[in-house]
Amino acid sequence: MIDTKKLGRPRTFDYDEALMQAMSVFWTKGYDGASLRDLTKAMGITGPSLYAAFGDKRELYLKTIDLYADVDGCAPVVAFETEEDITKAIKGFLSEVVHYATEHESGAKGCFLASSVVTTVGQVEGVAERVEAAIDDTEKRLAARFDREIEKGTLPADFPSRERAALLYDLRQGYMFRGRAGWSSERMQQDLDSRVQMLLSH
Amino acid sequence: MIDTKKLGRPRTFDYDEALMQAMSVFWTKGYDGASLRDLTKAMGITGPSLYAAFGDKRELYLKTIDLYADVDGCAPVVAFETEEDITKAIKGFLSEVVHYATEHESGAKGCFLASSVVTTVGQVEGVAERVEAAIDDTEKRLAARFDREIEKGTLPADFPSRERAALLYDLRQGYMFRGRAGWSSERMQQDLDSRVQMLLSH
DNA sequence: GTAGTTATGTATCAATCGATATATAATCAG
DNA sequence: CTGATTATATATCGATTGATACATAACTAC
Repeated sequence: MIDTKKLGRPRTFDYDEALMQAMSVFWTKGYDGASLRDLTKAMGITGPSLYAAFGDKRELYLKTIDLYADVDGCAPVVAFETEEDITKAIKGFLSEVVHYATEHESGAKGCFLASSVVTTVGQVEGVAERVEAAIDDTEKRLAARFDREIEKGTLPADFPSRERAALLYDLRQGYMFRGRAGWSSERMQQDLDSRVQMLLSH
Repeated sequence: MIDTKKLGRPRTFDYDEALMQAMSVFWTKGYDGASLRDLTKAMGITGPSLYAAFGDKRELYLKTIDLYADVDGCAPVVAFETEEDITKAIKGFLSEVVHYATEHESGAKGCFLASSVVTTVGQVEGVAERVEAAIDDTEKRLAARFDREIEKGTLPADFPSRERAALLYDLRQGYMFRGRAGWSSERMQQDLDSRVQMLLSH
């Protein structure tokens, strides 16, 4: 049913790689601050190629947001989900957050959503839904990880999973903001252990 | 010594009021998204008047950041500092934060620093220092309020004031982010009491 | 009054913005 | 091969960007 062979002249660039570069530009410079020149230069393609492959600037922007939600943004969440020991899982989540906030491979700092995308809510159509969906999705996954611990019996049956998931998310936002503001990884790590303890206390 | 009388033709607009309007525009549209047309229209002045009174766009931007730090941004902090009962003080702080995050008079949502200014760190010279200073200043004031409670004997001598101040600030960032993303005031208030309790537990 | 100083309004600058028209190159189906 | 289809590169569009030159208006000092 699915025909993978495409008609016409094939692309000379990698779609996903170009999209990742575009995300870096938006992340660093913001939506309005990122010019088409900046984007095409970083992506290594020309203007018409960009428009043919990704649509206009706004559509490209939305695609980079989806890319972040699917790949980049959930790295700490994955660390949280995969570690079996809940204490280590929380510490792993926060450590990953601090790491991301201070030294992302793209050179950008903080969280793409919290540091750049959030500015364009109400300005660029399609952004608000994506940001809200990203929050809901992440918090549900975090809460589910706590619930799993309740099932295992490691946490009491009345442990407030949703509340703690929301708290974990807020801590994440705080770290991301500090990272964007220039705080060092070391400075952010000093309260880490007591925060882990707080998140588990009941 | 100080001569309040000014030479030349007097201004026909209010400096501080115009600056406040400029802040609203930057808050809503971001630094790059705010055009000189947007700014002059909202401020009710012409281009040359803007440049004569505030300097170029970047200088005007920095002045709005300072205005926010001095006036707007610290409203919840003031609520926290002035309420004598520490439990009510914390709840007051968070309530004020939620209120600010959802319905600021300017029409903008979230925190000016967290929702707009943070995007321009590393892009607009002078922003990074201001954001970092805003964090430090706020956290110190929050910690001092906790310390005062220790002196009164309401909180134990080994109460981690600095840690809790940082936590309070991170919660603030989380609410501001949610506000910008479109969360309602009601939705944010549901965990408020348990968070107050958490901030005081030891 | 005149001289000096500052703000205002109009008109406009070069540069950059996002976006596209056009022609050419590279692939597949037949 | 031909025809259809899609990507590429060059060149450029009108609109908007941030910023200013200029002449005029409104004030103080004398």
